[in-house]
Amino acid sequence: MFDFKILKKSKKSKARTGIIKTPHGEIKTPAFIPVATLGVIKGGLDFTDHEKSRVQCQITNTFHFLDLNYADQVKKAGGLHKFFHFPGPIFTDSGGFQIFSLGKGAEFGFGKTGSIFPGDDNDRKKTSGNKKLVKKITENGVLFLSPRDGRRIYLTPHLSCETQIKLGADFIYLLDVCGSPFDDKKTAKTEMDLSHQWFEKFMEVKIPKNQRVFGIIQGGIYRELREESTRFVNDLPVFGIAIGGALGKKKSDMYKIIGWINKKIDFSRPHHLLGMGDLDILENIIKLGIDLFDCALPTRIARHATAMSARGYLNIKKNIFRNNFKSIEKNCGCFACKNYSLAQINFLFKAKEQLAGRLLTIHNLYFLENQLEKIRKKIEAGKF
RNA sequence: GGACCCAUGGUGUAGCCCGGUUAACACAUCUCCCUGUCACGGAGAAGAUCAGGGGUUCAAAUCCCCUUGGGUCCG
Repeated sequence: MFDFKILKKSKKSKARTGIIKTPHGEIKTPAFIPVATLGVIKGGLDFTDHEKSRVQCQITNTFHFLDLNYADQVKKAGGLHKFFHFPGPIFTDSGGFQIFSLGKGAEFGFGKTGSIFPGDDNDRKKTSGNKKLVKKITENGVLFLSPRDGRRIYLTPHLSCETQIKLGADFIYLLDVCGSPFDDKKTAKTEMDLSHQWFEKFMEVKIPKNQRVFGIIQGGIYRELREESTRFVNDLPVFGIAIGGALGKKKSDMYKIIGWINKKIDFSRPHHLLGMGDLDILENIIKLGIDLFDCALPTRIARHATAMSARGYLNIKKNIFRNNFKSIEKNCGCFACKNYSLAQINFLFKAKEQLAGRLLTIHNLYFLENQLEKIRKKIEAGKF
């Protein structure tokens, strides 16, 4: 039912093309996994839009289903695929990222790569508005306060696993402790050790035959820790291996960290770079052997009026597009580009119509998949 | 013919009665940001000789007079 077949390996880099087979169809890799936190890709897309945006697969979040308390209903309905009319392969993240995003991320107001936030560590001030929603982390689990209603949510490795089984994704993820790029080595080691303990507890649960597990390498920005975690995850009986946690303060740090991992990681399994998906890193991460990557950015910036294009990012709300009756991207075959001009989408954003964000979401996903298809073809042709 | 009201960045307004720090706010504009989604959001910049002129005063968007433009009401 499940298989990862490598079709072509580059001689110039660690890039490869492959096919991941699942009970819900295949994924051509390298592939982008659109984020569908609550089961649907944000921006008002429905299942008829998946074809429009060439979506191959999607990733949903365990924490938010616990927060909403809807995992049982999804199970009764027959799982995420049926509940949300998504026929393709589905991934579910474990909830480990929320330890960062609702914890240190929310508290200090930065992302998992610090690069986006200029200045040194001392510049980091606690943001007043954001409350830390992660109360306690122990070897048994993590105590959250719900961002929705403030109630306590205690997430354990077993609960994460059991919830992911209820949701019924094809690929489920070990519960890890996602750290911050500003953790010192001691903190990063504690987080890594906790993650490893949690992994073992997670694996105690019997996983159904129609699901497979991805392990997650932790260790933050420290080479020694990354190497140790890579060895640990290599030894787990998991289908694929994800690279998680903090990835440095600059994109170059991230490439360096993946480089360390690559010296130890098992290359026969698919590699998933968690949470990164900017246009300018695509080629670099693929050359580092990344087969899967997911990111909130392409769909989020779409809702914030930014379109991905061969010219880079375009803010469609700007007045320069007011009288531009061409499509976003010249030869783009996406639903938005085939039916709407920049001027029309510009108007829809000005008018605050939700259709605007929907159109750009479809475009950005289509554009990304198109870029990936080009790269896959280059790898096949030995030109990458 | 008579009485009254209004005029403040691109737009809409606050401030005026009871003069006193860099004239405030919203939207629009521009820039930057968003990376295993608590987020269709966040940060910042630019932009006004307060209709024009005169007067009172140490000091006027603010008080007084005139002019111009717009509006309302009574004949």
